[in-house]
Amino acid sequence: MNSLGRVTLLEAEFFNRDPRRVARELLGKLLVRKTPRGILAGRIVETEAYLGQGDAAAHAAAGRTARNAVLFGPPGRAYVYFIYGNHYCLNVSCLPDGMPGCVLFRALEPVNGTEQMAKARGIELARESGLKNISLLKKISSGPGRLTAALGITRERDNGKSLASPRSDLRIADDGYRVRRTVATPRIGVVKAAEQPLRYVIAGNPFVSGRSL
DNA sequence: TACATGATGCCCT
DNA sequence: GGGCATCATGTAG
Repeated sequence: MNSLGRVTLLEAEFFNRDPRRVARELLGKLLVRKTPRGILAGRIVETEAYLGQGDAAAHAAAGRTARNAVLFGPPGRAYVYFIYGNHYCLNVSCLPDGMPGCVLFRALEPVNGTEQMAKARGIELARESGLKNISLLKKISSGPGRLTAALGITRERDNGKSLASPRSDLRIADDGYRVRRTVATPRIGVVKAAEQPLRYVIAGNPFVSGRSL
């Protein structure tokens, strides 16, 4: 995986656990997308856990349907859905085959291919100062709909794809980055089961959606 | 076949 | 801070 230095790619077993644990441990890892034009990567700074039965806010709560079938399959698969007529959201399935549960990717800090991601979002980075303008960089991938647009993720292309396969163009990498402290808060945009603190962010990171914590 | 709704983001005040 | 675009999906009828 050139230009990212020495990294370890996560395998399916990493995702074969409770979504709450996976969500917290994904913080600080890299979401990596291979494209014909280069490698795009962002550091995961915000996630949310969605459980199975008993989690009224989860897509899996009402049981298996054609849309959410990936959630009931093996761990480490991309679950991509379309929302509000405009946006895609990316999740990764957790737990063994047959047990639903997933983690929603909510925000990335651009790490590699920043210009290409900005372009995919319709954002112009000034030639000199663009890569230092935090408020502008934050618009690239801080939000679940934003990061999928930045990485070119769609349901048609990516739903059901393994994030843990050597052939996949969408992977999670560990580059050794150490997260100092994480914070758990209620999930965003959900009305049911909103009281549980299942949203995880890297404390103090400016690239989380909303204000930094 | 119809309809309500949503794990959002953007633009306007 | 609030309104709204825009459509796939699930459920009711």
